Amino acid sequence: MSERRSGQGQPDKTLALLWRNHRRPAAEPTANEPARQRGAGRRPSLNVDDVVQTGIRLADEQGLAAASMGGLAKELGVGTMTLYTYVPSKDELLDLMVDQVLVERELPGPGAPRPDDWRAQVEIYSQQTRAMFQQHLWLSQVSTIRPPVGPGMLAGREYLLSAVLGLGLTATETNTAALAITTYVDSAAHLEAESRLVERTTGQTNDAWWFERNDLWETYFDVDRHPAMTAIWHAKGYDSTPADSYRYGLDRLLDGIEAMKTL
Amino acid sequence: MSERRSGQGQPDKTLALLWRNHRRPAAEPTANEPARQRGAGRRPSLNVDDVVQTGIRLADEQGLAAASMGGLAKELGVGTMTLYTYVPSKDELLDLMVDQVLVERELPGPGAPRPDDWRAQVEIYSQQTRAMFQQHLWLSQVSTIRPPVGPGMLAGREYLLSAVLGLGLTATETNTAALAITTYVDSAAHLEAESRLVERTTGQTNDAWWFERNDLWETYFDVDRHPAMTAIWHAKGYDSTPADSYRYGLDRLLDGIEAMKTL
DNA sequence: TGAATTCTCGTATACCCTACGAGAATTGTC
DNA sequence: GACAATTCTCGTAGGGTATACGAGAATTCA
Repeated sequence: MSERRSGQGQPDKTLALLWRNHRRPAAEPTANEPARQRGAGRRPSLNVDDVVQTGIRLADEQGLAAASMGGLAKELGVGTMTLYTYVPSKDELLDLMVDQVLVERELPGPGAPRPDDWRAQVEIYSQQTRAMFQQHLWLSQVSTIRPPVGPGMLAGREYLLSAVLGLGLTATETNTAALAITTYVDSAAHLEAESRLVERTTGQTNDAWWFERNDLWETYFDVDRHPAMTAIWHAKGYDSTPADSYRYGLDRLLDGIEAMKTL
Repeated sequence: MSERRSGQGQPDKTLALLWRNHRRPAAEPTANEPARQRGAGRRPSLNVDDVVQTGIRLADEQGLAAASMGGLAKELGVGTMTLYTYVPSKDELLDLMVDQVLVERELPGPGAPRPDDWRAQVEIYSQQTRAMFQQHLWLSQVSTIRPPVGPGMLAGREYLLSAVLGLGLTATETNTAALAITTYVDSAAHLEAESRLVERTTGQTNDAWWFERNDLWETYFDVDRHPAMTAIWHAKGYDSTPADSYRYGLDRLLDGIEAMKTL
């Protein structure tokens, strides 16, 4: 791990890049596109979107490692250092890639039609988020502890907050509940993607991996030290899938939140 | 990220290493320690525990990157390649480091005294897990999608299962609920550690990071496209800490699980 | 004493990101 | 038409990573 996110130099520049395609009414020209059509200087052969989209495509198809600055440049037919004309660093490029796939996640915006039931609204968030991770498995390799504060991330926060607002809790509790839900959903989607990514890159299913470790039970597992596991095993409690567990946990979390409404 | 866990060559050998200090009654000698005292050949200058403990110490003190094979060898006063006598690869060493800190997490074993209340038992798991991540921030940089199947990991699973068993749900539901709880707790502990790690390595607090991005609100944020965020903001709903949110979410999840008991 | 065994570790390979600075392309001005 | 100003292009170099290979050193037993 290359100690990602060690601090982007100029936040203002990063913000301008993230919001390059979302100008507010009556705003100045953004950083994408030629911008100032006039002016001296060599014409650029690419634009920021080219670099970001190619990065996403390479990472989707061949893994995040393929989206190295060198690999990306080769794919685009330019020298490696040329990319630094469009993007300040690899870290910022990753931010742009992440926010782009967040933008493409289809969540109803304010005013757009949506289910009445707040749980059904949360369900949309859950499904879209998991689908996004499945389509871009490399998301599970990118830290978003300091997320790209771009249009995609804000749209996600906005949607989930608006869903939980329907419950009529206090403002603080609404925010807190929304954070708890994103923690659960995003983390589970993250784990699902990571799991599939490992299966793909190793060429070995999780079942096969566990089978290879059969010796664990025969040689090392001590029944006396693990009575609960043994009990669950004998009661055939180990046949549920990760998806079942995810569903169950999310439903129980929403149950618990909903129960606060009446108090 | 160096595409970790691309598959360890020999699962049997890995298991022997993980369980090197936990022999079952009447088992053969393990892989640690000189083992067969007699026999020809040069005497080893280290043992597996030396390597693992030094790896943990270095990662704790100077970050996971400092626990490279080269850095570790220098710390131990040997050549880099010498380490490969004790550990098959960097990946396996990471497995050993992870399981070691899992072993050191203090959870009551079977038969040991523990609270009567199942929620209090879960609380112990939560606190110990978070403390473990805080003490070994590098855990947040290591994928455990294919966990080290050693004594530490099994002890954790055993404890949480035993706590949930006290609720009297079906075997399948007990297992499912325990998985949901670990997903939530482990993920949140992971995120907490990652957050602190980023603060440490960048030398910048999260508050300072957000402050640097103040332009977001002034220049790019569009109130019309984010009515829910705006409403929460005006109602002063943004003053809760991540710890509050974690607490709230865990309590609601346990509420929801407990409510299944009576149905 | 010599064979067998085991541990030690230098070298070499193939990646990664990016600072630096020289060169190429384009426009506007005189 | 020449030249300055500007902007994009990109080769080189440096410091980092894990580990395959194989020669050499140390130790014990016959």
